[in-house]
Amino acid sequence: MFALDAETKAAEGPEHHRDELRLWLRLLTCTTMIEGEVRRRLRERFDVTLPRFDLMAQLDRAPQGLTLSNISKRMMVSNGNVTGLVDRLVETGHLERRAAPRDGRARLISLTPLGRAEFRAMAAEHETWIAEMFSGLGPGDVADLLRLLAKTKRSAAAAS
Amino acid sequence: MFALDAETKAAEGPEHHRDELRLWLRLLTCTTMIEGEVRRRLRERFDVTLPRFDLMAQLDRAPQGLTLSNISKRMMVSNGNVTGLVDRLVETGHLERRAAPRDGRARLISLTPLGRAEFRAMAAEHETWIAEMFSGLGPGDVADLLRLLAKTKRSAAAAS
DNA sequence: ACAAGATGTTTTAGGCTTAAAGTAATTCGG
DNA sequence: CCGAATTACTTTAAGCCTAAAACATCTTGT
Repeated sequence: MFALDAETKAAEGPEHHRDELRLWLRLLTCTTMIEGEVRRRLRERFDVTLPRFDLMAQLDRAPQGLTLSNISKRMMVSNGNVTGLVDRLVETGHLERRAAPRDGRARLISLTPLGRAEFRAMAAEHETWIAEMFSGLGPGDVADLLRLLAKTKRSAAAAS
Repeated sequence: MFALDAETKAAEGPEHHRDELRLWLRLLTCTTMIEGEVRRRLRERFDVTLPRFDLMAQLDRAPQGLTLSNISKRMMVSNGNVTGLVDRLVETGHLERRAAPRDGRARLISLTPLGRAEFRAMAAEHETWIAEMFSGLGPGDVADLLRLLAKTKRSAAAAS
């Protein structure tokens, strides 16, 4: 084992991390492919963008509403980005802004009844799309990936 | 096995695919975290954006140059997007456009010596960042993920 | 040769995204 | 109580991104 590692390192030179780089590119390819297909179907079936869908998904899980900061943390995007998304979804009647109870700076964003109804319909179909795209994996594969990606997430978080 | 599956389905209701959805969200989280950190470091260390880095990476592997269509296929982004990226990198002296040998429609894009030198310096550091972010995984984990993500890629491609 | 279709690139309009700067409200130390 | 720091949100400037349409060139069938 030791000899093999030494040999491998010698053959590839020092400081090479090819496998991790390949892994990163493969991870990125998978995500880009699936995300692109989801984006395409959301537009085609519901004439909605993926960021709007993602925002509504966050709000659907929080019936009492969320502040903008909270949303931007959960979505891992900038504050200004969320401001614009909310603007457009308020404009279309899917979201509403109201004052936060005891903080004059904050505003609570929540789904309107229209927004909730439309989101639920989209989410049901979305879930079948995802299942379809992962249908080539067995239950064991899914479990393995869930575990390995949890580990990856911790590893990446430690480096940030 | 059969009884357990039937029970599980009955408990969750028909047509539910929770694990696949969780897997997709976890995949997306990992990618977003790593991508965000790479983006931040590229800006901080080299004052370059991730799309520009990705474009230069494609061209570094193809010394003879690539057409725009070819680039957009490899990067999985739209044609118009690549036009704009190339415009900006030609402007800064990193890329050059020249006529394709036997096709008057196509143009070959390639790195200038400046572009190549700058890319190589960035790429070396980039590779260590990636290795760092995946350092919480063992060699076996990396191999498992490479295999499972290859399977995921095939599965997603089949659904598109 | 020529029309029809395919392919390669650019343009356009609109939306997404970020970093950084700006505005407003709260909290906290003294 | 009050000024300083913090927190919440918005605005701005620049760039990224897509779909669709427009243009240009090549290929193919006849």
